[in-house]
Amino acid sequence: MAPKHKPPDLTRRSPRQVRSVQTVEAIFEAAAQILEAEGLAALSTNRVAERAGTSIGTLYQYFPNRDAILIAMARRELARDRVAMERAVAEAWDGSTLELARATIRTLIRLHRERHAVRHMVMRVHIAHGLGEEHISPVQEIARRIGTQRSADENRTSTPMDATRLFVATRAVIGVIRSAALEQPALLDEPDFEAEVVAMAVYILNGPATSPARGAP
Amino acid sequence: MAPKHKPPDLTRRSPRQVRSVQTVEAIFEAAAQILEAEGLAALSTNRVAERAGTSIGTLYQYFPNRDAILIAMARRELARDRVAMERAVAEAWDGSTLELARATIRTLIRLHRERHAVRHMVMRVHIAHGLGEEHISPVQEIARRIGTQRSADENRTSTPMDATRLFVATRAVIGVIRSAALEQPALLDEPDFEAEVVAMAVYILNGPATSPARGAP
Amino acid sequence: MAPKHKPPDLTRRSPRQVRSVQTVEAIFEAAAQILEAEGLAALSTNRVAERAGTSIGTLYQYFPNRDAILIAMARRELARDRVAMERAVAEAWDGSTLELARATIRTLIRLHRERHAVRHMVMRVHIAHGLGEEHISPVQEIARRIGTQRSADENRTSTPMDATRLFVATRAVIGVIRSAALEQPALLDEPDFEAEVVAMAVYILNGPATSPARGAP
Amino acid sequence: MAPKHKPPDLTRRSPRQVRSVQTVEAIFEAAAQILEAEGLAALSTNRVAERAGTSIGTLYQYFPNRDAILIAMARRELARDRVAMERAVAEAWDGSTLELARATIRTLIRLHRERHAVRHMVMRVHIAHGLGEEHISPVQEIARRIGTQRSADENRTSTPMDATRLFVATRAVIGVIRSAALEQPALLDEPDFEAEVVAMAVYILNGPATSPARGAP
DNA sequence: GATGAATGAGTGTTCATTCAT
DNA sequence: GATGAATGAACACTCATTCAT
Repeated sequence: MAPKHKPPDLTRRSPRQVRSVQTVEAIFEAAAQILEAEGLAALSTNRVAERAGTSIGTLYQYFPNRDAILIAMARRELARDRVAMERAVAEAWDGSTLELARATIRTLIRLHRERHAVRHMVMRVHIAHGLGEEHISPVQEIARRIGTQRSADENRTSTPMDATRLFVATRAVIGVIRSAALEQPALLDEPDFEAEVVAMAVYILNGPATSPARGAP
Repeated sequence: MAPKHKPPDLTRRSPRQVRSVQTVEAIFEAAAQILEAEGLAALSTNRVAERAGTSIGTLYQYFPNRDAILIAMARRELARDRVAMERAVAEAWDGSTLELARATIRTLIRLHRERHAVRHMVMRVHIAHGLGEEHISPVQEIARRIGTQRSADENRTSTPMDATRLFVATRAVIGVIRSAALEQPALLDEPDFEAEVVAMAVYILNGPATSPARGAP
Repeated sequence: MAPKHKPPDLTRRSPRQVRSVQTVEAIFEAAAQILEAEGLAALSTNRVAERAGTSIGTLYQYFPNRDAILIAMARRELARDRVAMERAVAEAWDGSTLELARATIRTLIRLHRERHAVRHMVMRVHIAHGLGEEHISPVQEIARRIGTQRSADENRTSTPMDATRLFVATRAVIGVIRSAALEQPALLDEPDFEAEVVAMAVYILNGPATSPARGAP
Repeated sequence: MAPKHKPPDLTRRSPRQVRSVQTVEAIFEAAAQILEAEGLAALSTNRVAERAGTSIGTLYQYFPNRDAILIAMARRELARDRVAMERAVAEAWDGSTLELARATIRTLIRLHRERHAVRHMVMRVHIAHGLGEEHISPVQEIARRIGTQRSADENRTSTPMDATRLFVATRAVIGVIRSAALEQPALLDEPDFEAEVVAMAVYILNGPATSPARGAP
C-alpha cells in the first residue's frame, strides 16, 4: 500500500482543453467501474486505460503513476463532500442545534449511499499516502462549529467543547455511517438509523442535559 | 481485494512437531513486522519466508497462499480478543451497567493499543475474504447482553434494545477506538477518552434518562 | 496434461505492426528450437522469450499462457498441411485412384519429414486441450472423398465405404508415417516405404479385388 | 520430457520382503489413479506417496526419482503384454495364418481396452527416456514369425517378408488400435473393427493374392 | 499529443529431492 | 526402515512504466 517509488508530482498536465477534461473524466469513470466490480487489486493502469478508451501512454500523460489516479479521485470526492456539507450547514444554520446536526448527518449519510465501496477504497489509498489530514476536516470543522461557536452564540449551558469530545463525536458518527454502508447498506435508508445517529451526535456534543427525546422526527 | 478463486482450504499441514510450531510462529511474527514497517502491499510470501528464516517451500507447507497467513493471524487475534472480552465481562458482570461498559471498553482500548496497524490490515484482508461475520460478534454479543439481558434482569426502565440501536452503539464505539488507534494513538492512553466513549456507549444503550454525569470516574 | 482451468482466449493482441509480426515469428521459431533440442518439459515461457530475443512481458502480450504458443503453432502447421493436401488432391484428382492415393500419401510423408519431433509435441498439446477435432479432418476428409465420392463417380464395383473402414484406413496410414518419422526417419525417403503404404491404403479403401500388384511404381 | 538430471539407476532396492512388495504395489496403483484422473502433469511424487499411504521418504527408497516410477510401470505393463501375446501366439500357432493374426490382434485390442490412458502416458515417458527399443519388440517379433517363419514352413507363395513391410504392418496395426483407444474406445468392442484390422494385417503380411474375403468371421 | 509495443523486476506458487529425527 | 519437515531452484504470469513511432 505504501508507495514503492518516489512520489514526485501527483499531477502532470492540468487539462485545459476540452478533450483533456473528457479524457480525465473517462479515466476516473473507468477506474471507479473497475474498483466497484472487481476491487482494488484488479485496478491496473492498463485496464483503466483500456476501459477509458485511451492508450496507456495518454493515461500517463495525465497521471504520473497508478496511485495518482486514486488520489485525484479521493480529492475530487472530498471536494464534493465539502461543498455538500457546507451547503447543508449553511441552510440549517439558523435552526436549532438538533436541526443542524440532522442536516449535517443526513448529508453525510447521503454521501455514503452511492458507490460507497469505491469511496472506501479510494480513501484508503489516499490515507495510505499520508494524506489523511485532507480527510477529516469537513466533518470535524462542522462539528467544531456546531459544538463551540453555536453554544457561544446562543449562550447555552452546554459543556464547553474540548478536543477529545470533538474527536469522539466525529469519529463515532463517521464510524457508524461507514460501517452501515459497508455492512448493512439498507440501514442508510431507514429514518430510525438517522435518528439514532443524530441523537448520539447531539448528546455527545451538547452533553446529557440537552439531549433530545428518543425517536423525535 | 476480493478473492478471485474459491478459497479451497485455509490450512495445510497442522503442525505437530515442536519445530513446526516454531516455524509457524516465526512466519506470523515476520508477517507482522513487514506489515508494520511497510504495509500490506510489501507483504510478499518470499519476504515473509526470508524474514522468518525459513524457506518459501516451508511456508507453503503451512499456508496454501498468501492471504491464508493473514487470515490465520486475524483469527488468532480475534480469538485473543474474545478471551479478553469474555474475561472482562465476567469480572464486571455483577457491577453496574456503567462499570460493565467501562470494563468492556477499557479492554477494547487496550486491545487496540499494540500493533493496531497490523491488526487493521490483517482484519481488512479477513473481511475482504467474506469472513466478516467471524468479526463483530464478540463486541456485538456483549453489547446485546448489556443492553437486553441486563435491563430485563434488573427491570430497569430503559428503552428496549432494537437492532438499529445495537448496531449504532457497537459501531460507534469500535469506530472511535479504531480511529483513535489510527490517527491519534496517544488518545488511547487518556482517561478522558475512555470516559467519553463509555458515556457515549451507556447513553446509546440505555437512553438519555439513565446516562451518567459527564466526567464521572 | 488436461487443462485445469477453462481456456478463455487463445489469442491476445493480434499483431498489426510489422514489428509485432516479427516478434511472434521469433517466438514460434524459439519454441520450435527448444522443443527440438530439449523436449516439451524444457519449454518454459522464460526460455522461449529469452531465445526469441524478446522480454517475457512481450511474449505474454501475444499469448495468454504457455500452451497458447503451442496451440498456435499446431494450428499453423495444420493449416499448412491442409493447403498442401488440398493441392495434392486437386492435382491428382483426374488420375486413377492409385495415383490419387499416392499423391496424398506422398504429401503426407513429405509433411512429416521436417521437424517431425516438434510437430509431434505441438500436436500432442493441441489434442490434450480437446482440440483434436481440428486435427484429423484433412486426411480423413480426403480419404472419404477417395473412398466414397470417387467410387460413385466411376461406378466401380468396390465395397462401399463405412465409418469403421474409413477409421482404420486413415489411422493406419497416419500411424505408420508417424512411427516412421519417430523411429526410423530414413524410411520416409525410401520409395519402397511409400509403395507399401500406398498399397495398404488402396487395399483397405477399395477392397481386395482392386488392390494393385505389389511394388508397382 | 527429457530427463533433467542424470539418470543414475532406475531401481534402488529390489523388494524382497512382503511389506516392500505391498508398498511398491501401492505406489503403482496410486500413480495409475492419479494419471487416470488428472493426467501426467498432476503426478507429483508427494501426491503419489500420500495416495499410496506412505511417506515420500519411503517412496524415495524404492524409486530414485519421479520418472523411475513411470518407467517401472511401463516395464511391468510391457512384460504383461509380452506374456499375453506369447500365450495367444502359442495357442493359435497350429491354425491358419488368418487365425494366428486374429488371435494376435484380438489380444492386442484387449490389452488396450483397460486403462489405455494410463498405458499411453506411462509409455510416453518410457519412450522419452530413450527406452523405446524395449517397446515394439513383442508385436514386431510375432509379426516377423508370422510373416517369415510360417511362410517358409508352409511353403506358401507369398512375397518374402522384408523389413519395410514388417515395419508397415506392425505400425499400422498398433497405430490403428492406439488411435481407437484414444479417440473412439467403443470401436475396440466391435467385431467389425477387429475384422478390418485383421484383414489389413494379413493383406500386408501375405500380399494381395492370399488376402481373405472381407468380413469373413 | 497520442499511441501501443516493449520491458523486466517481481509475484505467488510448485515439487523433486534431502536428511535429521 | 520409515517419517515428514525443510529446501530452493524454477515456473507461469502480471503490471507499472518507458519510449520509438
